Amino acid sequence: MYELILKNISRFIKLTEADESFFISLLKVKKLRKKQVLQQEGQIARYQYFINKGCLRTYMIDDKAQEHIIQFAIEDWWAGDLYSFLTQTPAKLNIGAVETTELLCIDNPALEMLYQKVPKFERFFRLLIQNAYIANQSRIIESMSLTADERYCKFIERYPAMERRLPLKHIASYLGITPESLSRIRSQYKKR
Amino acid sequence: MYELILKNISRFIKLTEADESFFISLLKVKKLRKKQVLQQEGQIARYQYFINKGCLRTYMIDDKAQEHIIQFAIEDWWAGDLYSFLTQTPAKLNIGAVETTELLCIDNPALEMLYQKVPKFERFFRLLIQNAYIANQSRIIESMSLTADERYCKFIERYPAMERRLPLKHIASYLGITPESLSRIRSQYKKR
DNA sequence: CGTCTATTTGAATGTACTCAAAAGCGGTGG
DNA sequence: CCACCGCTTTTGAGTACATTCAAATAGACG
Repeated sequence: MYELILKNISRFIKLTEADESFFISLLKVKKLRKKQVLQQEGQIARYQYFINKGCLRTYMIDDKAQEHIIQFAIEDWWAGDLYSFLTQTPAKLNIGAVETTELLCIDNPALEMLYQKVPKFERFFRLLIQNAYIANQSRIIESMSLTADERYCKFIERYPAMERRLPLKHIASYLGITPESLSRIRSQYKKR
Repeated sequence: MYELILKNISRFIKLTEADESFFISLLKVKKLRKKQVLQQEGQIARYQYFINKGCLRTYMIDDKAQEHIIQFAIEDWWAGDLYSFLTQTPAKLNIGAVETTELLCIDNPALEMLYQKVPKFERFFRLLIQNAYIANQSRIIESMSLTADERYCKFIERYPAMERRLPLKHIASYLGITPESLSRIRSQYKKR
């Protein structure tokens, strides 16, 4: 249950066994079935989530009632509406399960306690935020400088595992194009 | 020289006179002429900048040698490549002056000292990072969900002061369109 | 097996782009 | 101070890419 998350963290900070068991004691387990919604626009994000198994999507619904996927997360990734979580203001983002998913959840008070007791974790979560920040910045640049098929190429290079699991319409939403366009791009792609 | 920055900070945290004078002692003043480059791709970002007067642009140069403006900053704003600054890794962004500009600069060691002596500032800079994060997120969503002229509308609503000062080509770069397209959008716009 | 949703394919449309050329504007040096 | 040069902005024409709408096909799930 907890090997994956401990391995994930150990890539950035070294923990003693005591640190590890304290950390684990703060986690809650949550299971979602396909299409279940984990968090909705308007609510304050209470948790950050680590994905043990499955796949989540974080998305936004615009004025025209269109969904736009901001981020996917699969096993060994973190997800959560960082902005709402950090500011404790109502979320503008929704999070839902793409597949049956098993999560480990940590809430804000638990995180504060963790920082008190094991300050190394401050570093870990700061790195998490920094990575989220740079990921967003890259997306801005790519969405402006690349054509749809270039964005698709980058996507499958970067996340080959996801491309196989995700329905086309979700990838299209992430890339900012229509499902029809992505279908055409893919068929072009196979010819080579 | 320092009224503006103190007022800026006081919107988020309350400082004593001693806090204020310590903070000011850590700042360096820097002046740039129009088009001067403040920071380049490849260098490690040493400073965060507060703009006392003038205007900066933060931009990225892609594989096709095209510039893409990520952010503008005018009086009473902060600028700087946060990612490079926080991680102390080489910057992917460039920063340059759009006009003659006067800056107050704080470097990383000074900031650490500040956190030690006046911990309230941790909160202030955390808020700065959070705002940068959400600003990026909004841009992603807008670049995907809005047409070029809708993005232009949002831009002038949000930053009316900038629209008047910035050359068209820079606004076009920020919006992710060609100068020709923005020129056409503007002429449409005036007809109403 | 049947229903519902996702994906593919086609045709017509629209939006923004490229390339080219003209007009406007600003700064510099004579 | 004015003339000139270079850069920015505008305008036009043709093109490319992605969209919309519609219909057909494929796939998933009960």
